[in-house]
Amino acid sequence: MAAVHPRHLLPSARERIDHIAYELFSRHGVRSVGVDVVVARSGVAKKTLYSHYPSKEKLALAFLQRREELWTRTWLQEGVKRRARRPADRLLAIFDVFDSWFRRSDFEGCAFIKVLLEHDDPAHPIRRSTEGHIRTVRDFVRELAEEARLPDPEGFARQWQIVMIGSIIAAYAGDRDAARRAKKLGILLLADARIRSRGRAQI
Amino acid sequence: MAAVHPRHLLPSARERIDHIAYELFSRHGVRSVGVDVVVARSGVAKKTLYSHYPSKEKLALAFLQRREELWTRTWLQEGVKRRARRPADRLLAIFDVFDSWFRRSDFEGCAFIKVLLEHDDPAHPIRRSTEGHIRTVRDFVRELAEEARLPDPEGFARQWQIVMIGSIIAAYAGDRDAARRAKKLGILLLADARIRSRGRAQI
DNA sequence: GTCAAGGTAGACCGATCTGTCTACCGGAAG
DNA sequence: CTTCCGGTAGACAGATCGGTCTACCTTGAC
Repeated sequence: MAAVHPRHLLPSARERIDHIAYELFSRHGVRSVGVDVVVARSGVAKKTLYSHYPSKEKLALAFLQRREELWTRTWLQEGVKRRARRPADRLLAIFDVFDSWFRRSDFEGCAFIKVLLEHDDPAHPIRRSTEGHIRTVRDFVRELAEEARLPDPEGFARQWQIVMIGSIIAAYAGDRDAARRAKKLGILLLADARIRSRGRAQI
Repeated sequence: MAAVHPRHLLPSARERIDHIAYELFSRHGVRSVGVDVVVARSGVAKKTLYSHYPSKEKLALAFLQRREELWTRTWLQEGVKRRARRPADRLLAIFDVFDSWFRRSDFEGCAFIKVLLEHDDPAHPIRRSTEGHIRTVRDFVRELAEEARLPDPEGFARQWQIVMIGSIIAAYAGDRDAARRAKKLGILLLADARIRSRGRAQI
């Protein structure tokens, strides 16, 4: 059936590869998903995969790029901006977005962290890439902190990200309410930063 | 040479297996360490390993037990109790212990989290075991919270553990100062819990 | 009609994985 | 002296890994 349709009306082989690789790598990480599974599930010839990507490593790097586009930018950043307007409210809205994420029955955890922990060589390209994507998320937080005129936005963002990451792992380990707990931490952190900011402004 | 010594004066095969498995699984996780490597590094015959442990899975479960004994109990809990006496100070001392951990050149990250993220099936024995060991750490925090007479010790412990885990991952991703940042968060959390406690006591 | 591009199906390679098995060895206890 | 236990050395099986390759097919452009 499918083969009868004109090629341009169907998802191309590359699109199917990217889509299935995203599904599988997001859920299971990179290491435990073999190329054979990607090939079988995307209904593509093995040779086709290797004509688009020279190695599994490059496919994984492309996946991480896609994850940043779909998860970080489209889902997290846009979701946060849709939920609140003021920068400080947007910071807290991160945990509202997380809350709906953690309660999904198909909650899969954070692919960046998963892939980061899979690679213990700090020089490995995949590990370096995940660290870059984690930095991208932190940059988003730092920008919100700057817009909220908080002191030491970089330090604030690093603390905020500790809470974000901790809550994701806690949720993965079974704590459905991890986002609520994290939000409370965020409120404390935000209040403290504002006190410091006001204190400094008075000097 | 070694074979010439009486058997009882040398580390037994089992001890060598346990020791090397601990080294390798702690650093690299379970999945990416093959039994052949454990066999080779411990200088033991493959058959000997399988006479002590019926499968790699059982070896991994024994490793997690050992990790709880060496890391959680001996290193973390005793380290904390050595550094401070009052329960609230001991809570904060967790991050002092973490700080020296994160700054070690051979910092290996948290094996429990690593192994947890390696297994996405929630029913898998290894995953269930890691969740148990994570709960053990949280119980330790909860007991300190109870001793400090903080309200809602379980909720407090879960928030505290979010910070602990987040800082470990942040350190693993390259933030050497993650423990200092986490300790600041802990100070805020502790102060807030005390305010709530005092507020409730006045009612 | 021809031809190149891109795709399919699947055999195959060498390496590595967990786990089993045979054959042998050395020391301690009877 | 013999016997048994715990161990060594390493071949082997069957599965799976990433990656290559041949042979064939379909579509669109010319």
